[in-house]
Amino acid sequence: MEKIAAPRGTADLYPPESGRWQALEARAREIAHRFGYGEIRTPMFESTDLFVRGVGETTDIVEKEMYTFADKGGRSLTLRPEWTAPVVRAVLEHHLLAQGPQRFFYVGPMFRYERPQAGRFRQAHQFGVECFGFAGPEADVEVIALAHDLLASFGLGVRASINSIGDDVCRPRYREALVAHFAPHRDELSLDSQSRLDRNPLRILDSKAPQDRPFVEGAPTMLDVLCEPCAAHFAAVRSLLDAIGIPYDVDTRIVRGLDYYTRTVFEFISTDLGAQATVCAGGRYDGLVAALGGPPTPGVGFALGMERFLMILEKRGEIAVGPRAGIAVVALGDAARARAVPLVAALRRASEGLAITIDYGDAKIASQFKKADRAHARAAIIIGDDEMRDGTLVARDLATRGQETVPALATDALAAQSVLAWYRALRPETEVAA
RNA sequence: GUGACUGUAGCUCAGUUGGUUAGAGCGCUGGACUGUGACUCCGGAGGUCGCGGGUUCGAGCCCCGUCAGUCACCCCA
Repeated sequence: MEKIAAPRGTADLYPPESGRWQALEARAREIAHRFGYGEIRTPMFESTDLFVRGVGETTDIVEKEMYTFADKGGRSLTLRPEWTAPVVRAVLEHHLLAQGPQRFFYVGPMFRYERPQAGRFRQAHQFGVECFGFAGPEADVEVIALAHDLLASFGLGVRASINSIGDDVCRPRYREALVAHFAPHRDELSLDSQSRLDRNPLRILDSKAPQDRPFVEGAPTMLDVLCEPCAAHFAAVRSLLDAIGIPYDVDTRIVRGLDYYTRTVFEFISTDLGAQATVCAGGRYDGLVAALGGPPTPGVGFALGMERFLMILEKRGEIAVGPRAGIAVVALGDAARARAVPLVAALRRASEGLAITIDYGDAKIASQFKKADRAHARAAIIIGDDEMRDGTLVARDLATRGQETVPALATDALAAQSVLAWYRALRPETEVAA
């Protein structure tokens, strides 16, 4: 029979890797909470039209990367390829803006039909935030600070790269200026950039083709032609970032692939990720809510690529292993196993968060200790023939290798209490686990 | 979507110009140590060589296709 494998560009997640995901998600939620952002959950699929209108009809995402299908009712649906448009849709559908500015965060999968590569998948996971209703630079700085704090909380020294791509007033002017700059050299540009010249001249700025470089370097920057309000906004963003001590660089080559961005755009980049250098990206999208049929409402947000972020942590060796914790019950023989089951149950009920594990196999004691050791258990409770005969338990500290015999009390609940009392009296592990 | 590289045991990898029973380390398992997780020593299990065709007396090695991963481009988180 032919083996069935996970679809291309997807991955299964299991321990210990899934534990790292949980840690990242927990941290992200905690920091979002600290900033006053509440979780929003939206469907994994939406009307195709939402993304066509929200992301932009001529973007690569919409043109060639969406998982679009018809359901049995003939509706055209699409697995979400990004998360801002769905959040806006939900916010509008439930009239949440009627109550004033709103802040949301989200965590979960998104889908793009791309050619997989390290740090690039067909199902990827993002954590992100969206802040609606504040037009001023404070909101831009808030979301940048949130992203910064999340990255920094994992011990990474991070700098934001920021830029402004203007608004409806000045971006068309910039576009014209770029076309005027590049058009005379059209034949000298890379093929990709020649087509970008017609479709999206801004993209030429981040071209990696060597033949484009001299022209890119001489190109006018968006900052040169920003209209007065946009220039003031960008200056204010910079001074507020300075004020709260968020390190950043201005990078005039940052543009965004999604049509809805206006004014501030930013990225956090890592050199650990090869070509997929962007771990976190976002910006302001003042026109999107109105474009999706809502009242004119400013917005700003970012998305962080969770796979990419975890890749960085792994490469940097930043993934911490916690101290030993939990109790492994080692039962030797059928009778001891039968005896151990109610004891384990009592321990689990009384342990308040401690992991209580037991191996139901016939593995010999050495093997069970080895497994408990690898699982980073702190202690082991041994029940074998001797203990069954004497009505005792052996409690062993796996960190110090010391052990003592304790009486097994009349009931399992009492025995559990005495074992847990012994456990809590253990001295904290001093050595740092590798 | 374009170009390139890789795919051998659970994991990391060897495998000579195509040649007979495909190896190592780690892990697993049994024993030396009648119930104690380091170390050492001895034994054992585990592989349709990604999959499908082809060439050949003979293919893990060569050819074609396919699937998957990786690298760059494209794009993006």
